[in-house]
Amino acid sequence: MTWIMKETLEKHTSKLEEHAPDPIVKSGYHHGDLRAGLIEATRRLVEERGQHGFSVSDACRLAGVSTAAPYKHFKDKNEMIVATVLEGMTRHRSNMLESIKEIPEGSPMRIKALGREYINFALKEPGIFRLKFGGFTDKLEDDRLQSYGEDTFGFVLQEVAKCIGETEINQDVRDRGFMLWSFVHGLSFLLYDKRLSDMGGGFDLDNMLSETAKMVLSTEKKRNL
Amino acid sequence: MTWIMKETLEKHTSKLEEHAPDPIVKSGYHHGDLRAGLIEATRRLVEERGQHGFSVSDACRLAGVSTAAPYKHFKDKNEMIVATVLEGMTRHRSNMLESIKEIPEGSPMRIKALGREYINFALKEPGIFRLKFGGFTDKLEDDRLQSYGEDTFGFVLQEVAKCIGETEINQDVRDRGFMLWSFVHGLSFLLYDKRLSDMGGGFDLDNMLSETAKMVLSTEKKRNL
DNA sequence: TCGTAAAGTTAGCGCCTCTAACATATGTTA
DNA sequence: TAACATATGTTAGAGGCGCTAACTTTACGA
Repeated sequence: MTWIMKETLEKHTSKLEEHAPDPIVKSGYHHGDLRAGLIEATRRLVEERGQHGFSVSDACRLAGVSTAAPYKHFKDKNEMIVATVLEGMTRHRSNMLESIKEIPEGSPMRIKALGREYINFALKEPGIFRLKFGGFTDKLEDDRLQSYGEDTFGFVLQEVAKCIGETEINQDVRDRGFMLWSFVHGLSFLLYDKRLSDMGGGFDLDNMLSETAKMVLSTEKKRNL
Repeated sequence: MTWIMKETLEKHTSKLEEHAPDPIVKSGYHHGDLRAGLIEATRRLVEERGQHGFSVSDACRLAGVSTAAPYKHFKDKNEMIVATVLEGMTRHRSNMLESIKEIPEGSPMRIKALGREYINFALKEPGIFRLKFGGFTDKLEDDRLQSYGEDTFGFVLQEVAKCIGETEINQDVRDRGFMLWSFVHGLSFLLYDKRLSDMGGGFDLDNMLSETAKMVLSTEKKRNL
């Protein structure tokens, strides 16, 4: 991170910087790492104003460069978003891996912890989460994003297999893994949309996750499930 | 429906109409029902090109009116989208109600059928579904949308209560309902994103839904769940 | 039938994405 | 170390979009 903060912005001053806590601007003619700077600016904007309160121009103002500068680093707006989402997914995955470090292998609590961390991210960084899964997906069919997601799911399947004592990823493992993923994925959207309100006072997310993990992982193998 | 199709469009001809199977254009100076025409145009565009392949201008071209016309009917673009989503949700709900007509009350198969229809809609009209749940939600906090969703969830909770022999909507009913909704909601996203591929050859959605409904509705009440 | 309101139109402002042409640093090689 | 090639900035501007203002056409009820 070689960007420095500039006290006075002669040309690029705007309403934006007044509210942005920590503008990422360049020092001289060159920026240092504009690519990373734009990704960070995009991330902030998406979180602060939602998926659509974002424009390339806004990101440029935040980064303190002209509106043509990004096109030296990204093909177009879409690629800028892909890069930002990819950065978020990288953190998302490493958070998940971190969260199970101390939980013994084969325990459903590992699955529970992974789900909990999945939801944590969705609630902490709803902008990025929705950018990945909710909206732009049609256009965002970037190979890197696709395979990144598949890798992560593959990891979860291995965890599921260990929990139910299977040595290979068979259909039963895939079904259970997909059920759990669907459940947690749906929760990630609905908890945010409903803002954790009208869930009733007795709502306990951690308990629900634990019970669901145990339930899905403990039922005997169904005929065709 | 009073719109007529025009064979020749002198002014508003564009690439758009070449591909649109069924343009909704006006006959004379007035349109007949431009509000409905724009909603229909928006719906088509969103389905054909995804959430973001849509603009007010595009909808105008499809409807055969000038780009200023919509503002006699909608405050802004957002209101146009809200109206389109609301129209979709109305159909969504009536599909769901229709799907359980012949299934006996109190049967988990009613819950299964509701879930199946929920997913059907998400797969048949992914544009509208994502418009409602995936992307614009921040902006779409329209009271009508909000309360419409809550009404539908309330209905599902009543069904859940009947299935587990409760007479009132208590926390246990809410938890089970929310679990089922989350599961089905997550499935709706993931099935579309993954295009039903790499689910494994033995994947059987209907069976998974049935088994999940039975599982969630049959487990005894948990201490704190 | 006639006047008013509803529902169209054109013109245009400001913002956005993205390109072309030009300017300035950086860093490798003679 | 000078000089050139390349990377990374800049300004100018085309074309599209959202939306408004001011004007025009049509429909309909007194």
